[in-house]
Amino acid sequence: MSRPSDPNARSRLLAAAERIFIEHGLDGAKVEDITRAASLSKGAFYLHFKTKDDAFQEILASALAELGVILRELEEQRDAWTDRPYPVLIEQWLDADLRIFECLWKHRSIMRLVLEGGGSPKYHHLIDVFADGAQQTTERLVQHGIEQGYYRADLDVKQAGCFVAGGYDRLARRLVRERRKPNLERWLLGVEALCLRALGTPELIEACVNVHAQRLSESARRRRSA
Amino acid sequence: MSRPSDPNARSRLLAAAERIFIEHGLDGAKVEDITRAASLSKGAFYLHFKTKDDAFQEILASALAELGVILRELEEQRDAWTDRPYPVLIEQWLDADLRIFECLWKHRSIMRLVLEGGGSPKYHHLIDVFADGAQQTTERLVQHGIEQGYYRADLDVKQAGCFVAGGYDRLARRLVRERRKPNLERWLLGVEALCLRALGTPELIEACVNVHAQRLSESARRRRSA
Amino acid sequence: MSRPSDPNARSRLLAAAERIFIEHGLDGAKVEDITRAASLSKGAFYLHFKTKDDAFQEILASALAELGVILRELEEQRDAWTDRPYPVLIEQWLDADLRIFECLWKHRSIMRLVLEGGGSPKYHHLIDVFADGAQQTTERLVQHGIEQGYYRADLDVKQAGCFVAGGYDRLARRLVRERRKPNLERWLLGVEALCLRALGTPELIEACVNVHAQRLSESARRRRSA
Amino acid sequence: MSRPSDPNARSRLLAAAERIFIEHGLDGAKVEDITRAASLSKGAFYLHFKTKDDAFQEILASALAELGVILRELEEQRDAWTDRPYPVLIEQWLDADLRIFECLWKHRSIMRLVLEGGGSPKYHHLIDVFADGAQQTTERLVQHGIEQGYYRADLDVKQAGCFVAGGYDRLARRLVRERRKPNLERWLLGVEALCLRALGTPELIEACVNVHAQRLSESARRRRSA
DNA sequence: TATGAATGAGCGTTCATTCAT
DNA sequence: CATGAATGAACGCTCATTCAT
Repeated sequence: MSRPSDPNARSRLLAAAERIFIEHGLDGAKVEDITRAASLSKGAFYLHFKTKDDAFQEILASALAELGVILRELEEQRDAWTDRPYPVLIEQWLDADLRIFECLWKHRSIMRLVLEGGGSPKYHHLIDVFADGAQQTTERLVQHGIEQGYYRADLDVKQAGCFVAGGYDRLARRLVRERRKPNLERWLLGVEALCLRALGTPELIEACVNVHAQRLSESARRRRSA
Repeated sequence: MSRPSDPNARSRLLAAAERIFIEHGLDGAKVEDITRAASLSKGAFYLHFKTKDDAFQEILASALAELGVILRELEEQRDAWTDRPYPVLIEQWLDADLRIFECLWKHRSIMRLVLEGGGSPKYHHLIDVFADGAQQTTERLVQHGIEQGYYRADLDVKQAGCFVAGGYDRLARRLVRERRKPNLERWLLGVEALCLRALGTPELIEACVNVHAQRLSESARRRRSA
Repeated sequence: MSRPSDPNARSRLLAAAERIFIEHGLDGAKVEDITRAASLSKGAFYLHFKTKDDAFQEILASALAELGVILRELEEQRDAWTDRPYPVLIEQWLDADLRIFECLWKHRSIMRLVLEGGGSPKYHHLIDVFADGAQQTTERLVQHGIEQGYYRADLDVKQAGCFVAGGYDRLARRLVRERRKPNLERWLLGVEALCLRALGTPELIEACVNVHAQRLSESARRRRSA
Repeated sequence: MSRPSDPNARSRLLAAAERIFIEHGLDGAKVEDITRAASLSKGAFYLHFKTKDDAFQEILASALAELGVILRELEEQRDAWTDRPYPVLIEQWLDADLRIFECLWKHRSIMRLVLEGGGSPKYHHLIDVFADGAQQTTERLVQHGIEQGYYRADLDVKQAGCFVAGGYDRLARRLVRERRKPNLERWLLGVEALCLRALGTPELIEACVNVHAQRLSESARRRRSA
């Protein structure tokens, strides 16, 4: 039986593919599972994608593209950060993290798939690319913080970078498995606090404590009124 | 006497299997690839393992068993830790971490496979089991530290636990990908220092700085003389 | 519309499967042989049957189902047989046998496979089930005949049942191997005559002789005019 | 470990093979099963038999050879039967049947295997050979009986032969499945009686009744004293 | 003779991809 | 665009047979 031409066929297939990929991994997902989930025929799949792998890459790309845009924007903003007072810095840092983690939450399913290797070894290198990128960015930030005097001067940049990146990495891996959206702001405030304590000068730590206390109470007020 | 079994056949197969599994994942690895890499026939594989999965589990088990032993031993020692002076505590903590990470290094290839999900979705749960275990252990330690007064009293146990576990998790994921063995002691001293700064009371932090300085110089001396 | 399924694909496969099963037995038959004989690809086989065994069972079931229907109908009719005059009884008996043996002829190839154990030991029990059923039915008929007075009173029911069932069993095994359809009526008249002589009272034997003579001449006339 | 040279190795293998063949059929029997059952190595099997099939044929041959000898002897005796009085004929007939069925009992396991097709389709033809042989022998006997006047003159030789052979065939198939040796004499007396009634002249039937009665009572006496 | 590790052809089954409609 | 029957390469696993000792 032929179905009425559906202009959403392609997106229906993508949505279904994502679901099935997440459930069974790239290799474990059968094209027929995907098309059945999209209420389309197997043939339709090949009208829209060259191969199964092709569909996977497309799904992946859409998530990575959005994340890439955010990261690039943040990178540009950073150049303008110099000499801001601590509280502003801390706020901006937090906002940046929030944007990234919101994006992760939005694409949590594929991100999880990639993070947990479900995309078959073919896509393992992606984790490296991301992890390395995160680590380098972090190291640059740490370096910058030391130069600006708000991070301790005795830090080993590489180690500190790894440690901080690790904290966020862990958070990302946790987020990606949550069923309901957690209070991202609270999560990030927590990590930030610990990072700052680990790396920061006493002045920064003090500033941090104040900003966080304020932010937390605001956040609580927002939640109450909502 | 029968044709003497190649006494290395089994271990050659295990080594080859590990290599191929890592390269292609559990599902992607073809039995024939494994046997070819071990210079044996397909049939020989089934002389030693019931199924492909069986071989994978065996490889996994040998790593997990060793790790399990270490973790259990450490757990038992911990009961005797109460009331030790800070420097001793810090040393013991470091030694424990060293044992664990030495074990991870020894089994890095298979650990990497598991950590990166290459064992097909069937083995995803193992990561959870380990991650949850690590997190809980960490939380217990944090709780204990707070009670004993060497961790700050205002810590959120869950968040701190997650953060610390994340730092080590990241370290493990990095270790597992290194080609040459890094200076584990230095790595761990670094993470420990950052963790203690993030969580510890000023007294603990001070003790930590001293112990670490001493340890690092000893380590450096050992390396020079070697 | 999809590529229209070859409407004969399934039946072509069934026919080919039957042929190959008969030639090589269930275990010896290769799926590829079957599909080649049906001018289809190996994959096509699995579009229609879950497994090779499944196909075998389907072939078997279609034959057994038809036979089962006939046997059940006959069983029901038998209740109405009491007190009929001998000639009628003999005619009805013959008609029943004819229906059964026509069915056997129709499904001779698969019946032969089962009778000769070609369905691998897994299906041996089927022969028992049928043989036991036939034997019991026969014994019940013998018992009934003794009670009604048309079988000799000195018969050992079990032995006589076994003997008669054996006669028919042999006939069935022979039929199943014939290349051209034999004159079933003549065959069955023959067995019936011998059975009745072996078991019957003089009166029954006499009635039998008359009925058979008449039946044979009718049958001959039909054949001449055809 | 090498075993002490065992002069019975070959026969132990044959015995084990027979057991395993019977249990699983020719195709289903694994060489390793056989050698394990014989407490020998797989290699040993191939010292004594060229192939698995070879072993099967040997087992089969030993049974068929013995049966063949008996059948040939009986055939020779038959030439001397002419003109014997009925009671002697009947006795001799019975004795011949007894020898054959004793032999069947002795080799019941392989006979069963062959009869039920467990020897894979490759050996189906053997059943034909036997069945045809039995049928022909029977037909010759029927013909002879008609000529000598102790079988009814109106018999269709072919049909009667088939019927009688069928009766014995059924008996053989039953025997071959018994777990404990039945009273063969009684079984055969039963079939003989029915056959004679089906085929014989009134005089023969009468003679038969007497002989059988006597034989049964003798048999009973023997059993009591044993 | 005896052993049992090693071999490798072979088969059932799966599933990505193609194609006739 | 859409369909789903058809294709066939691929792979896991089995087991008869060989062979080095």
